[in-house]
This record gives sequence, C-alpha cells and structure tokens, in this order.
Amino acid sequence: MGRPSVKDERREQILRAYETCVARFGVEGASLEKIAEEAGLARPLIRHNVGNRDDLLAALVDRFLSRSERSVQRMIDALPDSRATETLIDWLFDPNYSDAQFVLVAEALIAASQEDPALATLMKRWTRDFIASLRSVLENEASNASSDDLDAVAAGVAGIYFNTDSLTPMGNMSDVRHASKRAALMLVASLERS
Amino acid sequence: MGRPSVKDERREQILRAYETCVARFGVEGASLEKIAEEAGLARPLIRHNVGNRDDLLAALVDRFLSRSERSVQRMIDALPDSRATETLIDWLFDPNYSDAQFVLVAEALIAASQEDPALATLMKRWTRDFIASLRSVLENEASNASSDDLDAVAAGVAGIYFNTDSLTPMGNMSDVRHASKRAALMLVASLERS
DNA sequence: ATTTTAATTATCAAAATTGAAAATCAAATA
DNA sequence: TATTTGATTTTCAATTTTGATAATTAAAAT
Repeated sequence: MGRPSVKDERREQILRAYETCVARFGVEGASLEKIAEEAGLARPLIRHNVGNRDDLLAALVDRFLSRSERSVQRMIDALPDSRATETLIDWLFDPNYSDAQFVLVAEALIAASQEDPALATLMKRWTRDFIASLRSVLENEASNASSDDLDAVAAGVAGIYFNTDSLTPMGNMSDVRHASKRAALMLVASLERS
Repeated sequence: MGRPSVKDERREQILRAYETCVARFGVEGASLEKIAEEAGLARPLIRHNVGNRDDLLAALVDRFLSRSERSVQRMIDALPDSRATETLIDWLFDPNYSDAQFVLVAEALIAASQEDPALATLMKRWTRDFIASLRSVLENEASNASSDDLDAVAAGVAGIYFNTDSLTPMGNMSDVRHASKRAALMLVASLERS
C-alpha cells in the first residue's frame, strides 16, 4: 500500500543525465545543478534517489561497466558468420549505429583515473577486455595470424575507433571518420596477408 | 626605471600550470584555485598576469596551437632521410620522447569544443593539420601509394597515437602501448604493398 | 475518508569559486 | 634617499555548488 515507488526509473533517468554531463563536461565538470537540469528534475531528487557526488560516480561506473559488457557481447553475438570483421568495423564506424557518448564517457572515466586509483584499476581492465573482445573476432577469421599481430591489430582498431568517436564534440568530421574506417580495414587486411 | 616586470615569466608559469590542470581535470574542472596551487602562486596573481577564466582559456588555446605547430615542425625536420616513417613512429610511441600531456590537453580542448563553436573551428583545423603533417612524411617514402590510402594511414596512425597517450592517466599500460605501436607500423607497411 | 507510503518541494547553512579593488611591499633609477 | 613602477598580499562581495533536513503533496490501500 501507499504511493508506488518510482525510484528505479528516477535512478535511471538521473544516471542517464549524469552520463550525458560527464561526456560533455568531464567527471569534475559535471555539477549536480547541470545533472538536474539535464534530467529535468529538481536537484534534491538526485540526492533522494541516488545520493551524493561520490555515490553518483560509483553508480555511474557500475552502470557503465555492466552496460558496456552487455552491449559489446550483444554486438559480437549479432555478427554474421562470414565477413564478421568487416561487419564489426562497419558498425563501429557508423555514426548511426555506434554510440559516441559511450566512448566519451569511457575517456572521461579514464581521465579521472589519475585521481582515483580504484577507478584506474577498473578502467584498465575495461580497456583490456574491450581490446580482447575485438581480438576474439579477428582470431576467428585470421586463425593463421601470429598472436602478436592479433594483439596489435586489435589494439590498433580499438584506438582508431576510440579516437574517431572522441572527435565528435567538434562536430562534423566525416572526412576523418571515413579515413579512419579505411585505416581500420587496412589493418585488418594486413592480418590476412601474414 | 622602477621595479622590473616579470609578467612574461609569470604568464608562462601560470599557463604551464593551467595546462597541467586542464590535462588532469578538463577545461571545466580546472579551477583558479587548483591552477594557483599547481603554479605555486597566490590566486590573485593569475588575474594580475593573465586575466579571468575566459582570458585564461584564450591564452591557453593560443599557446597550445603555436607550440604544437612549432614542435611538430621541429620533429619532422629532425627526421632522418632514410626510414623517416619508422623513426617518426618510434618517437610518437616512446613515452620518454612523446609528451602525453600535449595529447591530453588536445583531448580536453576537443571535448570543450562542444560548448564553444569558435574553439571547435580551431581544433578541427588543428586535427586536420596534424594528420596532414603525418601524411606528408608518409608520402615521401610511399610515393606510389594512392591518395586515399595515404589519408587513411595518416588518420589511422594519428588516431592510434592519440588514443595511446590518452590512456596514460590510468598508469602503466605498456602492453597496450607496445601493441599500438606495432599496429601503427603494420599500417605503414601496408602502404608499401599497395 | 482515513491512513500510509513515498515523491516532491522548500528552505537553510556551509563551503568553494570567482571577480575585483585596495593596500602593501620590493626593486629599480635619478 | 626619494620616487617610481610594478609585484604581491589583503580583503571584500557576489555567485555557485553542495549537503542536509523539514514541510508538503500525491497516490495507493483499507
């Protein structure tokens, strides 16, 4: 009985807004005021539903890591059996498919890692896991490639991808995006020749 | 006559500290207090020597662009005649030679571009110029490569390089750095085979 | 309709940040 | 040494940000 709780939805709403603010202003620049405005809620509701600044960051990191894991896994599972690598790169470099905010949040959390050793540990693992996920796709289609080459191409594609999405705050850079995608494909192609 | 002015040195001192803070906390997170502490000066001296927040950012951008142009030019001029590309990549991925803070400042300014169209214009040009500089080195040693391939490899190497240095706040990631450098070399090598 | 549960709003104090000006101190020269 | 120029420190008010609690309102069940 009593008024039904909407805490779960509010929490999501707030964390989504927080994510947007972190992507735009960085971890240190995302003030509670901005988050509240972005969420369309009064500031005290942030405290009521999630907590103070530290609680907020902890919740964001938790959400980021779990969502990332799920979405990467889902993407890999959705890849076709043939031409999986090319399809993966198509998706990573398609601005309509890939979520730039995801990468911007990752970069903000990586930047904040300098002040937060515990966060650094988590983000190191996240980075290596992401690269390892790409590597597993590459390995399926270039099983004759050396382990070092697989490591290199996976790190290279990840780097080009991160960098490409990190340019989005400047606005349209479709020429660089296009060249970057082509570079990723060249990297992958060089695997098949090894 | 009168007491000699130290404004130029103070200005440099302050902008250097500001740069460090921007690299660590982002444009929005670099407060005057933090800058003053980093510079080892009283806060009013920032205002006295450089100005308010906006003046500070304008001065930083100006300094960043001019220093970047000079240092990239100097690096390219210092390249040997033979194996210029390999040497360039050696330098870009050598943590003792390459300055990670330079890349972190660039990323922070790119992130801040979303709120500042004028800054976006400058940083777009800067990004394209940097890629074009890499391209000019590549072109010298792979003159038979197609223009599109040169664009792609230049953008790819730049992206891998930016991304690698942007990971430094997490601490030691030498495995990823090593793999990234190898990827950059593979990209370049694929040019020669085209 | 009353009760109960929880969302929402109002309000306050403390701390941090910024902008700005006045006052003071230091190092040159005449 | 007196003067002048400018660095440095002191101080103040205004604004923003944060943390926290009390008061109010809304929506369900009995």
